[in-house]
Amino acid sequence: MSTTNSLTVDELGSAAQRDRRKRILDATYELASDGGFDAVQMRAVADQAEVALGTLYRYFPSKIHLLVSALAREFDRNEAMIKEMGPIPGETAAERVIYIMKRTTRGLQGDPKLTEALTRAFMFADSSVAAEIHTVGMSLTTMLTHAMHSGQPTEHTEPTAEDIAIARVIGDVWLSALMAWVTGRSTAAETGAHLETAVGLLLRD
Amino acid sequence: MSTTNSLTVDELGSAAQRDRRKRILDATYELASDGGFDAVQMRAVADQAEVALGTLYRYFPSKIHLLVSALAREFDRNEAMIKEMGPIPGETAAERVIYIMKRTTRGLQGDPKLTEALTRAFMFADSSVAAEIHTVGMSLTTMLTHAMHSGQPTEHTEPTAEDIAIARVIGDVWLSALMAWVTGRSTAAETGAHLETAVGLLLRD
DNA sequence: GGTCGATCTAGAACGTGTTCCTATTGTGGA
DNA sequence: TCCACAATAGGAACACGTTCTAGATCGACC
Repeated sequence: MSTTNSLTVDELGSAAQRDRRKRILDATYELASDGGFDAVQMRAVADQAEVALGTLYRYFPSKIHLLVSALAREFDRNEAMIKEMGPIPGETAAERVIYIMKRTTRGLQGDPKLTEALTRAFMFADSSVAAEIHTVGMSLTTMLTHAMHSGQPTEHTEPTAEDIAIARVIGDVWLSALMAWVTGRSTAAETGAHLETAVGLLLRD
Repeated sequence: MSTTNSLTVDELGSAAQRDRRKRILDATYELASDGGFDAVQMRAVADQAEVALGTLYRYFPSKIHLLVSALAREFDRNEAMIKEMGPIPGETAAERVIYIMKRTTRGLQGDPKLTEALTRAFMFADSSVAAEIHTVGMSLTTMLTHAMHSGQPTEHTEPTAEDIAIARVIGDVWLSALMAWVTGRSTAAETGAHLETAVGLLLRD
């Protein structure tokens, strides 16, 4: 397709190529998890993935693309895990949304360096990363609207426009809160509290 | 004070130093306005401000500090302008807040490159820039709570905890929206609409 | 006016993201 | 099997943020 985007799994013909892609993302993940954004150095990623630097750039046109793609993969996995989990606990939409957000946040906060790297990349991305960003955004919105309706009679209807608007606002707040946490401007507890307040303000049924 | 922060105006003894600081911020502003984040190159800033590179780094310990300081100066000016303006038009708090946000947003969108540079820097900042970031955050929160109460009987009382929580959420949404716009992931119209929706959801009196 | 420490200038040097080039390897079609 | 050609390896080269060094200049105090 486009030459400016990261190569997705489906665009890769051979098994060897899919394996290279996986090795690259694994290396990214590990380096990020170890030392955060700064430790994800393109030469180091290439080395660890046993791939030449040029090849790395063929698969992911920039460090940002690389990290955002890694983030997208994590979100996919998270989404799959939640789907497996069955109905989400909580009486009200607010409770269910908070449950999901806290769960996801806790997961991220358990690996601060990784989170720092991924969030940083996400925030720094420009329009050339739009495709990858869109993947992540959809993932998040889906997760939230799903939580709003989980276990309800409305479970299998399309989310309303208002649902989506609310999900987007929550996503915004979450990102800002994550950002503040990642950059050491607020604590994990503050992040959780702020998020909870925001959800409370938005979902008062 | 601390050696890791930008030098503030008050910390600068001589008029020559205050003038250097001003020249640096002016150069930053102009380069950013012209070519955005990438065009604000430290060597270029130093050149244009007629200051040595080392001096530039003495005044602002990094490109991010520099840009966030420039942003803080813009916010100060914006705040002063709004203070001069008298009561803010609008019947409800939501209307007044939207008025202020749109005004500010329009101002920023009138200079896209500058906005891109400043927003980028803000998003990429880490804890070493906490002081500068805090200045900006306070500025924004003050502006919003002021708008909520402007022209009301409550005008001169302290904002409530809920006011501040709401202001923070709006700030978050605004930042995310700005970010999306800056990075070409959404249009100016979408930004405005999204912001309006969020304020509507948060301030339904 | 003279001295001393802080500040400033000029520019070299270094690290890391990114680009580019050449030789080598793998692969699908004749 | 062999050939054309795309993909990869290996590594040099470049750009820009940042650091460092050596000398010039400024300003406060004797």
